[in-house]
Amino acid sequence: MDERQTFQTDTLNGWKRSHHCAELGAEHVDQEVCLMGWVQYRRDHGGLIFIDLRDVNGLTQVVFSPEVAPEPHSRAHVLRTEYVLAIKGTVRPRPDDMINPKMKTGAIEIEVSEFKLLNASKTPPFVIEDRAEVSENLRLKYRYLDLRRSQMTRNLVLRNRTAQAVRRYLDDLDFLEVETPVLTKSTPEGARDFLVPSRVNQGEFYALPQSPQLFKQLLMCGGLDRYYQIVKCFRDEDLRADRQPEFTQIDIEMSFVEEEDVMSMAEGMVRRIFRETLNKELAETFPRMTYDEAMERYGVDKPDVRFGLELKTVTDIVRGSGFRLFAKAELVKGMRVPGGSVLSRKEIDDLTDFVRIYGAQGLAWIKIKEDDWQSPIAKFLSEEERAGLKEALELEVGDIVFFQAGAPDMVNAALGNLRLKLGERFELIPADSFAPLWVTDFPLLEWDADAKRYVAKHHPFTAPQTGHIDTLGTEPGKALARAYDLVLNGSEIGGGSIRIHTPAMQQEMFTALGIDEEEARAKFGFLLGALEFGAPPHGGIAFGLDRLVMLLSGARSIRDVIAFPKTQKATCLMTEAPSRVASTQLRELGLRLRENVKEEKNG
RNA sequence: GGGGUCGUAGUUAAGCCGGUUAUAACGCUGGCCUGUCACGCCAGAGGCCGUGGGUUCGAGUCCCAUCGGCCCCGCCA
Repeated sequence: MDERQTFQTDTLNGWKRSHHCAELGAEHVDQEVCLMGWVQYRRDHGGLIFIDLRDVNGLTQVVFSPEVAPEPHSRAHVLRTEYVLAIKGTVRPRPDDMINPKMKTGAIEIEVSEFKLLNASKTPPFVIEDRAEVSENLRLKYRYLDLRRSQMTRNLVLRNRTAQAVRRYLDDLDFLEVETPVLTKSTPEGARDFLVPSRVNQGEFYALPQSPQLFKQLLMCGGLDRYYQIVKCFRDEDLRADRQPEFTQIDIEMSFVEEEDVMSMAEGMVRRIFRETLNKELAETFPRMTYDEAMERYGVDKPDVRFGLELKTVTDIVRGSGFRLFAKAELVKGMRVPGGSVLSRKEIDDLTDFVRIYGAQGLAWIKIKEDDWQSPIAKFLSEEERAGLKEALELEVGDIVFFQAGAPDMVNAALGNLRLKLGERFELIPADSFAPLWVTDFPLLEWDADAKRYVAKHHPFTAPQTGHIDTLGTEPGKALARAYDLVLNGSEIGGGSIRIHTPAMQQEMFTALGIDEEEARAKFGFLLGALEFGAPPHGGIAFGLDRLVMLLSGARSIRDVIAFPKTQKATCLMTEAPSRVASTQLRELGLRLRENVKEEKNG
């Protein structure tokens, strides 16, 4: 054990903090203050000792002087990084030539008259500084130290401000915050559930909610009119930089509304969040784009509209081309990159490797040069095709144009992601800009190739657009949903819909999904029952709080806006969860692990 | 389930084509220092090179496996 930890420490014993560290300034000069916090830096000159004291909101320099207070000064030599102090002293102005302009409190310092050592600290495994580059596994293992860094503290403060802005906004509009169950029923549509075994009902399981979707609809059936909840949701799927197995949703539902009502409410909420967190004003109404248009122009359903590089379909132009790959492809799209002919062969090779991730076989390209087109495929293109491409893609000298041909999903994924990559490469994305966008008119259903059936794109309670229920039987892929997503800078931050509120339409929907009445009753009987007793028309939306705060803070990872996040393998490095449990616990639940079953058989 | 990448003092990294005692910076410990502010100066300690196999006279370095962090594909209604 660290010898330093055996130091005598003090209790507060009546001392009260008078200020936070970073709030002191010239206006406090000559005041007696009491600060409490951690030793950020110590500069022990043998004579004077300077300590930068840190608390949740910043730093203040405190000075131990042998003349002013000999006893505290002699005790202060033992102070080290991250020791916890309470100090009493007087705010003094610093001499003009000793003002530190880099520090918020650089014009003053505290002349210490007495101090208490509240706790010692081992040498921390990494320096508590924003500029420290520490591996993430170490940060996560010692998360309580990582959170002391001001960047992490700022992120959590921003998260709180966001949540408070949401609460104020929705409260002003008479929304009611209602808690919904965390132990609930597994609904095997959609994401994989986290399951919780029931001790009282052995062999049966609760599921943790993927979202409170059904409960918020039932609250509308319960006549509560307007509901919201800032709520944890759980999905047992693989993680990403912007995905955690447990995440927080701003969940909202309203009765007697249509799309416009929900969307304008949501716009107001996002505007208020931006005003109260970043002091930024967003437009009164957000631009809108249909799903089809987003896929056509950007290749994705969550386009980043802060920059151009749009995609163009050129299938018809190259239909009879000598380039067979183009001629026979179901879809051919091109993306013009103005000035892109500066890309080197090496860079283009790297981009080719990049699009292979999305299933592309290769990457066709043409550099538009002064005299000719430079391209591996130019020789296959007729004069007519060249003219057609030049006109359609508005090609100019100095451009490069990339093509992708094949199945629409692949073409859009490859070019859509290439677009984002090139947007960064050519620095086309303006810093500090926020471009919200509604994406509307989503397909109601999508084909699930594995299950060989149509599944709900959103969820099976999303209402079809007027008239589109009729085509469900004949052309299921064509029906549109009354659904809308809110996209911000290429991230989906919210999504919602108007729900089905009559039993007849809900039944039609289940039929289209291949769910028979018996199955529907077993899985969603409680919702169907509620619809039968006069459910009001209703709809809502849910926002991903973590992603929203990520965008507001500029964090590169969702983990940086969550106090105690999981690693990519869904473990917590600090608590070492998940972990094995005692066999008695398993027995109480009526569970046996497969490995134990094997042992029992063998032994 | 798959692809990529990283793992070397407490930390962050360097370590060439396999070859003597594995470097550096910061941190840490001790000493000196009354105006520093990422203080400075002097001295010192600190290593199972993720782990396990293999190739070799010899492995931090090459090969295989495995564990862990990160990024991505699939997946995420």
